[in-house]
Amino acid sequence: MIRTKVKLTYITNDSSRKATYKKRKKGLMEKVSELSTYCGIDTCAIMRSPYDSQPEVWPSLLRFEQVLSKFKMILKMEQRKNMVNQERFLSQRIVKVVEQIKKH
Amino acid sequence: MIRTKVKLTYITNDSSRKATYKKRKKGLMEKVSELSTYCGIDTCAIMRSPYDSQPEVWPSLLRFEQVLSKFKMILKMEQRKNMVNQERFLSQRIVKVVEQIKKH
DNA sequence: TCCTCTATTTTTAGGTA
DNA sequence: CTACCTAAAAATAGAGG
Repeated sequence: MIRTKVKLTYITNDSSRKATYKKRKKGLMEKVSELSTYCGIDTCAIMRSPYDSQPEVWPSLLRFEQVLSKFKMILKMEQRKNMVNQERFLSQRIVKVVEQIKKH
Repeated sequence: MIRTKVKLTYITNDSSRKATYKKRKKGLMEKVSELSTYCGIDTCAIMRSPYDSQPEVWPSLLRFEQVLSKFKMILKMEQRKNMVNQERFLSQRIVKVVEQIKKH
């Protein structure tokens, strides 16, 4: 009856693994939903498994696609901004080096 | 000193919200990683926030892209299979109806 | 198989350094 | 701001129907 602390390894027993998957899927989806509420942010999640006939999606397949594509867009924008910043940094360095050279 | 049960609403206090975000981000990433180990499945997660300079990715940006594109491919395949199944179902229905008609 | 129960572990909100 | 602490809440492994 005593519940032992489980080791973090693959669950070989089929039914245990399925039970754990179902419980943790529920838990994970709840966490995703809570984070959205607590922090006022867009979140989405999608999971499929041999144990479910349909993929589990939060909050909806449409929102999933929307959140993900917005996310990708922002990542690209940020990368571009980073590159611009690096370019600016580099050109400032060049200006400084050129000034150094002129002094001598 | 008594900790009250928190309501599931947006956290208006900036520093509390940030603290909660950071803690829950860590928790969420751990859950995603655990699910992968326990159930032997591909998982991935990505999060960005005004509180982090870089997006948090699990297990890596490359794996994130790979897992997601594989996921999308599987979803498409399943949709196609469903359509084929529906077509087969419909054509079987038609065969039956035609047989019914022939009998009369 | 699927649900429910519950002891135990795990997470975490709020406090302090 | 960050890091640690801890009581309390929440998640969940395993058992039982």
